[in-house]
Amino acid sequence: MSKSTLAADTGTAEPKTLVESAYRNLRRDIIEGRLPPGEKLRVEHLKDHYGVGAGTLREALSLLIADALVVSQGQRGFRVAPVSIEDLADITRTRVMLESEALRQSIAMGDDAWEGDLLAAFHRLSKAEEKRIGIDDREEWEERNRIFHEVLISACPSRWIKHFLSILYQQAERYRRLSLFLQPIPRDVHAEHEALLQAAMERDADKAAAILGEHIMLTFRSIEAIPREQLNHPLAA
Amino acid sequence: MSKSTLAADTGTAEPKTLVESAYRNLRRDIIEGRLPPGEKLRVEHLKDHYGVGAGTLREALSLLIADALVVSQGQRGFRVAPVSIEDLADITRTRVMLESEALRQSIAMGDDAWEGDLLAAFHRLSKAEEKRIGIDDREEWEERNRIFHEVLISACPSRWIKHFLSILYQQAERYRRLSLFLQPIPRDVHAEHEALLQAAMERDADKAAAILGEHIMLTFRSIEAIPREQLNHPLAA
DNA sequence: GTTTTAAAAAATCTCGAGAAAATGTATTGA
DNA sequence: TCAATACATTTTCTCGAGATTTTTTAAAAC
Repeated sequence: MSKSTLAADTGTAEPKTLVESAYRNLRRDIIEGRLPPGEKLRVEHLKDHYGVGAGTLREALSLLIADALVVSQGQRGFRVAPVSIEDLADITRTRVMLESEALRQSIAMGDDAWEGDLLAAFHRLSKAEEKRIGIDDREEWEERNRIFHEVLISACPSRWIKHFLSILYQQAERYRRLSLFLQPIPRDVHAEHEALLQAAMERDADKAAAILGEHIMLTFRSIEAIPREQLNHPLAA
Repeated sequence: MSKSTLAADTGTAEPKTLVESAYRNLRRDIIEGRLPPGEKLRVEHLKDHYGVGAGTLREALSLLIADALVVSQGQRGFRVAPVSIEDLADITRTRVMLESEALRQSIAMGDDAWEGDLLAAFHRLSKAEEKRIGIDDREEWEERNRIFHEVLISACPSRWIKHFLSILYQQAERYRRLSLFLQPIPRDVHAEHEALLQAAMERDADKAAAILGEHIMLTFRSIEAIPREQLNHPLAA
């Protein structure tokens, strides 16, 4: 299981520096909605909360611009990136295009080790689904879901496609979290994942890509159906 | 002509802050090869050259990570992103996929104003091609070439596709510059651009996408043909 | 001659304080 | 009452100096 998509990815390595630590904490708080969309990010206030200096926090915020989770404008400081249904639709469509292509290439290139990784990731995800009741297990499920999707396309040789997809996945996860405060998941995600696994193992690229595309689109529709007010409706350009 | 692809894009606006100014100068020096691939970027040394403080320069370098022009590793500072033929091949393939799709959507959605912008951009590019002899005009041509490609896909409604393409274009430009120190352009770029314009104006999406794909691939092959030593061969993972 | 160990040098990373800019508030005038 | 101006507060932006970590250099041991 490869650890990173593109050079200097601060993906899963241990935080060796305070900048990286602040970067991760900020990213988590934005994705999980504790820092709502559009919120002003005052350095003087945040540096105390995250226990770092002003310069260090500014650097962490600069890093988050790469993930499009933070925006900055001239001399007016930083803000949490705004959200909108239009943006989510764009993210979804772009993700369907890239992830379908990546899956096709992955199915074409994947070897036995890939099949093994895929089975293992699916198994771990299933186990997390079985005993998922409380909110405590949600983090675990989110992580394993992410890894399952990552392993699916891991045999795709294009680092750039995987890099872009990791950004889009992160964005989509933020929308999912923002809506999931009250909304339970109605659809049978497990069945979709299982069908996806089966198609991938059978090396049926067309079938797998179709299922994956539908899988991503369904996630979009379940969020789209939620009234806009529930999305912590910030501004939306 | 829209000015930016995604929020907080430091694209063409005036540099209002020292961080932004340093960011631009650094980006230019990396793309144009003055800071060669793999080069160590020592903050203490660079802060004098760019006339800013250490913290400011660090922030500018953090911004450049978003463009994948700079990489950082833990406690070992910053480096100019390495180059390799494999990476360029990846960039090219990904760009062909995204830019073809963007062009199709742009042709489908573009209105009269878009056609006008396209004609204007082509005209400015042609004028720059006519009297392109010295190296001084190269900058002008590069800029107008970038704008032509940008206008081509400007009617594509997906901000994310355009955002990713702007990153990939920047990457491709760096490779082009690195190889163009000695290599002149043998192929008839003007004719390709003209065919592209015509197909776009005729709203022939298939034809336009095919020409564009071939156009991008040809650029890759002309660089690929260059011996690796000429690419300032740094390390290449 | 090679490897290991240890000190010295360099570079990164971090912080707090000062200058520039933007935002908010109150006062003045019509 | 409303608009415009001037002042005060807040916040961003910037810099230089100090603490860790990495890298280099040199000596010592095998």
